[in-house]
Amino acid sequence: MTLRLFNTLTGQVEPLTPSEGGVLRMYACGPTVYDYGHIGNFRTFLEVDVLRRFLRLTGVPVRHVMNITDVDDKIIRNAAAAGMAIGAYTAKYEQAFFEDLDALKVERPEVLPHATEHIGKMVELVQKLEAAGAAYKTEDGSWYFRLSAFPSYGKLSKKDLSGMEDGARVDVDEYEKDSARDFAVWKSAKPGEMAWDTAIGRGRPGWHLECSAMSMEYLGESFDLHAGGEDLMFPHHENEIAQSETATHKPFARHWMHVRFLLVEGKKMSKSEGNFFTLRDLLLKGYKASAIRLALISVPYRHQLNFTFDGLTEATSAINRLRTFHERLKNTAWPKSAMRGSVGADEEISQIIATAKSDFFNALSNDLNTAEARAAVFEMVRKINTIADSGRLFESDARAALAVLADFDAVFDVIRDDDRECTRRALDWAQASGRMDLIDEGVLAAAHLSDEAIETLVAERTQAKRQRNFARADEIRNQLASKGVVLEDSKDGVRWKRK
RNA sequence: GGCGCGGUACCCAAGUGGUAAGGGAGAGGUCUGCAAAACCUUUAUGCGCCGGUUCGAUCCCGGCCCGCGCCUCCA
Repeated sequence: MTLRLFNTLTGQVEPLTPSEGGVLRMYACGPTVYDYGHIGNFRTFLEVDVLRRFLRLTGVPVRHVMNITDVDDKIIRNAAAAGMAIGAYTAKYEQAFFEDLDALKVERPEVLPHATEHIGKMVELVQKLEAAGAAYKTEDGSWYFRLSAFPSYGKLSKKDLSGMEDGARVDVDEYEKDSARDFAVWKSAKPGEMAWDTAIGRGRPGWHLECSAMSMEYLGESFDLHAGGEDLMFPHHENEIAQSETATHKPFARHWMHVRFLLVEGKKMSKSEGNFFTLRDLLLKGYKASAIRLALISVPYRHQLNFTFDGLTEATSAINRLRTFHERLKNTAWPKSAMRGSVGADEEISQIIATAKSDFFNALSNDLNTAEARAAVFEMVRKINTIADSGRLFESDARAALAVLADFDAVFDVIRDDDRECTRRALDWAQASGRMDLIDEGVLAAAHLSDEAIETLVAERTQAKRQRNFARADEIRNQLASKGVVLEDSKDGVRWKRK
């Protein structure tokens, strides 16, 4: 089963396979750690996570590199405003970033290089460019890439810059550049700014240069896939290509994946619109980490996703359905298959499960169609539930269905329930950092209700029911419901779960 | 203005040249002390609008309307 993925470079859906050594080498642009990540950031990381998980599921090992940009203009500005040293400032937000990735169950890339630890490689790259006549130094000590040195500039974003090479719009601060379109590869430092003393002068790397240097350092001069948010296509990725290919005379990344932006409640997310959310904001409002994960990956990565609170509620319900089904299959004592009498039912059930499995794999193979993959599994859930209700499900069927569910979860990862723990951590963070204002009251109340306290009330209710004291039983049920605990009476006793 | 994406039921959202997946919500039912869960039934003669190609178009082509993205470091 080979993944076919849209390649921005060619504009076509193409097979994505390792070019050598059997390991797929991929690079994804990581965060600039200057603030808490917002859900738009996480959509991109989540989609890349879906990609790497599916590759692994289909037997393709992955070497995934993601940079951490820990020096840039925003970092310098924000750290100064916060009165913190750059290193301490970025460490704080890098840690927060990884906490958020953990909550969303985004797998850790194999390599996580920091920009500040690869200055030497970046300087080397500038020197190579200079030797090739493609980089020049300006009076203030900054270095620029000469766009005219790379004729195929624009091949990724399909931009033809020939007509606008030296347009009227010249940035006053950058009057020294040979051409308005030339971009910085090395920035001279203003007094007091973070800087390195290097062979090309004192300064700090340009953002584009970081990604070129670190991707090639860990993946080689040519590698299989480069991914990022759609906004990075131009100019960031275009610049990476120009620098890298000029320096090496080899093709940079073969395949390019771009994740579309999301909208929030129908509008582009922005602080001024009031629709700007970090992961922590949502967790503290009572939305589950798993629901956020599912909502963000259910729409295929090349489509604009409209992120809404209704969508989050929908995802929560969908996950409950999956988890309930999973519990049912796992915990019911299904009759042994040897006892199966008729052969006809057997065939039908195998067919349902086999179809679900192949539909699931086909959907993801087809440019990561997560919506269709999800549908394949839900169809199986409904049909198997029906068969189970009619008493025709046997142990071997349950096992086979669970195996499909396991494949699904190897990519989607929403069945195992760590939601309470994630919310707990968000609450701890809010308390520690004085952001109590973000916490929803219901979330706090639910967090304070221990499993033991619930068990005690459930036991009392069972006792009341046995004595046919339904008034008391209902009172307890309502009390728990108000704190987000749902009870289900079944033949095998009472089940409870947190909503 | 240049380049690109999209408009599918109440909401979200797949999809195909031959007549509409899936999820959520709603309604009715089975089950239950009542609920919940699960299941069943039900909700687009219809896929932005107008033409064209075709035996046949939601899917192909053209035009129009609407929404969105990128076009100076925002994922």
